[in-house]
Amino acid sequence: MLNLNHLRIFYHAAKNQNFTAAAKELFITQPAVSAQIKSFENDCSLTFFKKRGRKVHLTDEGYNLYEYSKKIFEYEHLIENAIEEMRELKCGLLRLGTTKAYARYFMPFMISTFRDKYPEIKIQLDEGSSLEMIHSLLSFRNEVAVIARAEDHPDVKFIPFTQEEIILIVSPNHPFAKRGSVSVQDLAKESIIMKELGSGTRKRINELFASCGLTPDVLMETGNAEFIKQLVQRGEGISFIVKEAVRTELKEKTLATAKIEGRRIDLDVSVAYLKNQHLSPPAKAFLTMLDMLEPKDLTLKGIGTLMAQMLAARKRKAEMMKDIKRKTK
Amino acid sequence: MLNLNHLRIFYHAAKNQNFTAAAKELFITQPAVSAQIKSFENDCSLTFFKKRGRKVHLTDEGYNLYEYSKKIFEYEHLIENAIEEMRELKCGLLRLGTTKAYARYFMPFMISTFRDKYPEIKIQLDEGSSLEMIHSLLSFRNEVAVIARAEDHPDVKFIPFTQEEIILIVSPNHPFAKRGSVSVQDLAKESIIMKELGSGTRKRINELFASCGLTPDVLMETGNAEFIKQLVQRGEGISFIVKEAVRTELKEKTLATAKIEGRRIDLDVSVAYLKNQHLSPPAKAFLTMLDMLEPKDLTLKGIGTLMAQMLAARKRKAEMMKDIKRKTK
DNA sequence: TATGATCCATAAATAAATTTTATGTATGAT
DNA sequence: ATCATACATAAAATTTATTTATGGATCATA
Repeated sequence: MLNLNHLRIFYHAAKNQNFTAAAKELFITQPAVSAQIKSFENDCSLTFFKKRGRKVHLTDEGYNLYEYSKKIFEYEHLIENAIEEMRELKCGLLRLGTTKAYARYFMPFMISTFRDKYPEIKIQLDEGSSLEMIHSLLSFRNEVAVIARAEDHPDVKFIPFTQEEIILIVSPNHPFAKRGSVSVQDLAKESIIMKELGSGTRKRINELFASCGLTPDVLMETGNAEFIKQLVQRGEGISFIVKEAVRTELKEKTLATAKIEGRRIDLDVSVAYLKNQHLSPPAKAFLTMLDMLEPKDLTLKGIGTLMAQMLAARKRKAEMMKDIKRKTK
Repeated sequence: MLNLNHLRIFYHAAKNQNFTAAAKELFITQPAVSAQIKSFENDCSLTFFKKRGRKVHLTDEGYNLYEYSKKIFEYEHLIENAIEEMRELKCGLLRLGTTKAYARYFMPFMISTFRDKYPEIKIQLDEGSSLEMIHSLLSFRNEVAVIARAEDHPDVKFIPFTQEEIILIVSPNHPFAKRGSVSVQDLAKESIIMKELGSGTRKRINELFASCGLTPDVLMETGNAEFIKQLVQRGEGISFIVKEAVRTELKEKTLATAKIEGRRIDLDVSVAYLKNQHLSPPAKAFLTMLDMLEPKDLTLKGIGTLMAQMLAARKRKAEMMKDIKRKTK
């Protein structure tokens, strides 16, 4: 049974070919190094260092052993990283950005699933428009964001998570409420209450009008979905919103909808994070839970664990989506 | 900087999922294990074991760490072996067998070259006929033998080292001494002093006669080369012997020789050792010096060292042979 | 449901190891 | 010759690891 403490001191001494330097690296004094090396050589019945002049140099045996010891301390470093990762996973912080509008109804489920597995990780939830959230990633305020894929950015990786339908909402008294469907031309004649700049919904709606060579008549714009709903209810204008966000209002008939001439507008809900940027273990864990992490980003996990996690994550994701649908209906 | 002592105790505890068993393996008491694990967990701010009933089991973190720690202690084992090897190389024993007859004149050189490189290794030199030396390998009395390849054995590996010429020797007064060459038929009419059974020389001479359908007229047999020389000198009979062994006698004309009708009889000098048997580091070193070790037998040497050694050995061998020729002439 | 065995935890005492302090010696540069 | 550098040594101090002794929980079993 090797004395790995001795080996560590030997390793530093061999690396530097200098006991004093080794002592500095190890935060001990030079006589401590001398003593430990001596004791180690004694235990092995071998000589690893020879003094020539006022310098020490490795013997053949010492060199041979040094080659071996290098690897063990490289490996030790891996273990230290693994421990650090586990610690962060136990008591780290997940800085998560979302859009209030539509993420709200499945965000709680995602978070509670995550907290279930990593009860010690604190979660910091940040809200804003899709564009704001992309900026929050770039400025390192958040590490991961669940947002609409509104605008691409070369440094941000978007991974599609699910799709949300955007529907037209009008006041129940509005003529459109009686019609099965309306044309884009019809819509262009109406006053529109638009989501704020940077919103994914707004982007899709602008594209809708543009595809017909039209521009929407924007009455006002806001980021507050509640405000939009209220204005539409009062007949101040029409708007477009994620279907899930107005499920109750439609059921209770406080808002009405109409199809847009056979078109279906979908919003891609994506998980976004910075490309080529180190992800904290909590962020990795979150993405792994969603099965959205590239394998190359998982280097420090044990391979066995990783495979199991990937398979489990795939299952979890499917179940999660089912659960969300069930719980929100 | 990880406490590898803690890690070792953790490793044994994890392997056994039992602190008491770990303590036994480590030759310490159970409270020592408990205390060290506790201190380790504290240092890492993680929990590696949980108690369930009266048993302990690994947490996820503990399992993860265990997977890592396995490798480090596997590797430690390699280092221990390397140290053991180096130690044996420093103070081991080389048990070497030889044939007195012809090996004598280059054996001293081989040994002094070896002692030069491994001054601490004791050398035990054993002498006997080729066959006796093969038996000495099989009975583990010797590890390596420098002998004539007289008889093969399935468990013994022979590696040709050099060749020695066997010549006819006769008394200077013998009629053959005046003739340039003699036929095998001529030889068959003479009384022959034969080397003992198991000798490589004897084997080649028997083959020589057999190839002509003849049998030698053996006056007597002995393993003692000096005795053979004296008997031949006195004209009691003729004999065959390795040329190098009678160099002086031929020069001083106390013995004469004659060619055997255009034939040249060579004896293969080989280095022999047991196949599929672990070789001690001194034996390996000896064979490496002669560049005669199969690469697969060198597993524990560092690769860099090995390559250098192989190249150096090749050079050394060539020089050694040159040197031997020079010194014995 | 007592009983004993097994297994881990804790605490105080002890032992072992590592490290420091203080100092010495040799070497090489100026 | 002198000084700075670098390792060695010895004794003392400190830190770390281990043991001894004991307690508590669990589980099988009689």
